[in-house]
Amino acid sequence: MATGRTHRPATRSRGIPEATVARLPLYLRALTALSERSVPTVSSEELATAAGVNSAKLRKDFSYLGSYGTRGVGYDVEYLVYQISRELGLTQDWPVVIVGIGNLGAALANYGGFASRGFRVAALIDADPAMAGKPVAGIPVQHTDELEKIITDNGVSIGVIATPAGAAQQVCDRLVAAGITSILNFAPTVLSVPDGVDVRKVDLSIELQILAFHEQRKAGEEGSAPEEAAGAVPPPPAAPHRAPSGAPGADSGRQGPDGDVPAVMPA
Amino acid sequence: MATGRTHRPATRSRGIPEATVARLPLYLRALTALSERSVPTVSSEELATAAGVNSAKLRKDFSYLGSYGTRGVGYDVEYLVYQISRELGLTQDWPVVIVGIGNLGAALANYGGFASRGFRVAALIDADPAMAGKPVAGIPVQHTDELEKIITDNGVSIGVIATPAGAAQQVCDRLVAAGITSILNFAPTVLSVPDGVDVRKVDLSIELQILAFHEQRKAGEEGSAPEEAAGAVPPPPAAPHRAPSGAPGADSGRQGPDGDVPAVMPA
DNA sequence: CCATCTTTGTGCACGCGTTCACAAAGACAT
DNA sequence: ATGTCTTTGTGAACGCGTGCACAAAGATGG
Repeated sequence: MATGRTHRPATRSRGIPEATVARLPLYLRALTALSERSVPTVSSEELATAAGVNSAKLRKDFSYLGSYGTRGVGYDVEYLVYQISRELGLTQDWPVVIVGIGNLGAALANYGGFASRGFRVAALIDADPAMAGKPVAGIPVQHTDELEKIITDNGVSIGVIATPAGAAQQVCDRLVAAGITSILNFAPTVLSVPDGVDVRKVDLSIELQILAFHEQRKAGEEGSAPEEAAGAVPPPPAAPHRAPSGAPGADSGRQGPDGDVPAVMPA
Repeated sequence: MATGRTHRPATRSRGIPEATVARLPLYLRALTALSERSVPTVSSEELATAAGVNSAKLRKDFSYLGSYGTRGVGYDVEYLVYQISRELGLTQDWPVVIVGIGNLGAALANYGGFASRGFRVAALIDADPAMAGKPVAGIPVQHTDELEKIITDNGVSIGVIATPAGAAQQVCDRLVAAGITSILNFAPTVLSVPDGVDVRKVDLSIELQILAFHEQRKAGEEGSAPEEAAGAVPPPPAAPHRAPSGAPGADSGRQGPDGDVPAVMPA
């Protein structure tokens, strides 16, 4: 969902469809819950309901990983947990840096879900000198100046951006230059990255707007007027202006730092 | 992405494909930025790059809304902003409640993106009595007991769940019973909701795992062994156990409250 | 050892989403 | 008015993802 070719266009990575990959964590979570209850096996039907998907879809998903089930019985929970974990690369340790320690950054740092699955917060980074040294979630915040060194020294390949929108692209560029190849972006901006770098976006504002759309639809269809309410008709297309302003092809690409709303309330 | 038929299965709502709806906020953001720079018109090409999508896709998306462009010129920025806003239902005010005021809930409450687009935080709700009355982002936190009353009194139809995983389904049920029809869920759980209720999920853990998958792939393909490293072979399927445990069809559905990791560090 | 029953794994069809490529539409210059 | 040039809007092809429905596999009981 980013600019520079986010995920490769339908990269059926090693034969595993992107859509399937996106569901594996879901299965894994459900399986882990079962594992903790010491349930030895599950049928595709049971697991599917637990994960909130169709059982046929689940079976097809698993078929991409191999034949790990037993007909007439189901899937061995422990074994499947292991296989999915391995497939997702969770059997190894992934150091992660969080850049932008505002409200959201702090919340992420405190997030328990990190450690639980092979992810480890290697460092917290913020541009505010006043934050430096101050511990958040037991980890001292470091200044942006250290960014490159931190990444290199710890061999970090995954970065989380929780800065304001205006700083996001700049931070992104530095992360990428320092060797980061996967980015989780919470800032409301389109990041452009070179090929080979994956960007995933989490955008609260967008999610809400999508909900609003459906909400409006629900309200509208049972209500009264099928189309636009009676009210005043919106301004028409207006007379065409000429658009000689701005640079024709110059500063295109990344727009000004004053992009949109201030990201996610970072300090 | 939830249990109970999240979005209707490919609801081409009023002819507008779901995929298009999901991109409208992206266009809107880019257009708003242009508007603030007083740019009168944009071509599909320019706007597409700004939004990080293909220009053909953008044009097709807009074609679902109507013919708002002028051939040879492009799109009138202001007009398009208005049209998309209206389509997304952002011309009206959407009161929102946030349940679970922990680190994340607080971060969301402070999020500037709410007010900017028709969304208004109507109330903050938390189960911890100690939180009651304490102001977060200038809004006093109210106790869960008030939940139903708050929703009814304010006519809230959108709820944000930022509680621990264990409490999410319970909160969800109460929200729905109180009349909420759109939910944004930050808790790492599959929510089951009745038909007619939309659920959107934001799951940090899942996003990271997806990144890890691709990261592993990158490392693996340039590295050495194309398949599994030399290391010890994982445990084989193991001998099949019988699975008479648990309730056959009883307590299925929502699993125990001790689901997974503690959501998102909510107080 | 055979019959029955459960559950997986998948071939197939269908629909949505993406992309290409081009004709139609309009602006602009002469 | 006419020609040229730009940019939209969309018809059509293609590929991915989903879901159905069933044959194959294996467990279980007699």
